[in-house]
Amino acid sequence: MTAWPTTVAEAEAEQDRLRPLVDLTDAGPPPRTVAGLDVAYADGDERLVAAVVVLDAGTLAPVDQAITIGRPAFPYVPGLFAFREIPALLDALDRLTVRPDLLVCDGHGLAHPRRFGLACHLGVLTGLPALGVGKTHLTGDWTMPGERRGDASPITLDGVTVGAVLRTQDRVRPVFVSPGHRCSVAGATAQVLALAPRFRLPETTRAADHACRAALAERTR
DNA sequence: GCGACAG
DNA sequence: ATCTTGTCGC
Repeated sequence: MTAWPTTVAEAEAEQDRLRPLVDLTDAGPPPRTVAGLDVAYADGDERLVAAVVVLDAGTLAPVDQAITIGRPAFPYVPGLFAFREIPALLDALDRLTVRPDLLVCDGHGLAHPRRFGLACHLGVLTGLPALGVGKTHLTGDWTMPGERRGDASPITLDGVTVGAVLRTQDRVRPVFVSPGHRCSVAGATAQVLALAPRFRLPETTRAADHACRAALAERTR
């Protein structure tokens, strides 16, 4: 890989370069293990903790976990968010003792201004199936889905469906799901629903979030 | 020109 | 993302 981008122009060019490598076909067999990834910040923009937690796809029980401490690799710019956290996330992934079958990322995938959000980027760089779950909207047209768990409506860009607004629990705010790599919109949506049997956010992101905060608290004493 | 804008 | 109390509800 070339040097990590320093400017907005370089970062956007890198997204355009990697975008053609995205595969929107569902990976064959259902994932046996699923990884949740998240990052927590300390001291503003000084330090961060990245965590990856791997769960058994069937029982949702944790099977592996890894964290790393680092620094943001890029300023926060909407649309270029991935450049900020990817180096730390890749480092954490390298510390796992197992290869997860699916990466569940915090943020968007295809539902991105250049159709190459964090989930696509991480998926292409690792070669692993990946999807994105955003807590808020980034881009694209959408309408509020029904109020029941499982209700969903499409997110479109230029008339093309790039993701889904999914209600994971009755009467709770929906999440924004989009494919990252080696999965379809429908596949990603089904996966997220299965990973969120009880709360709004998938168990993977909840577990990763907890791991980040725990490591942050541990290191702040 | 005026908003919108993942974490 | 993070800064932050109490409060309502399962």
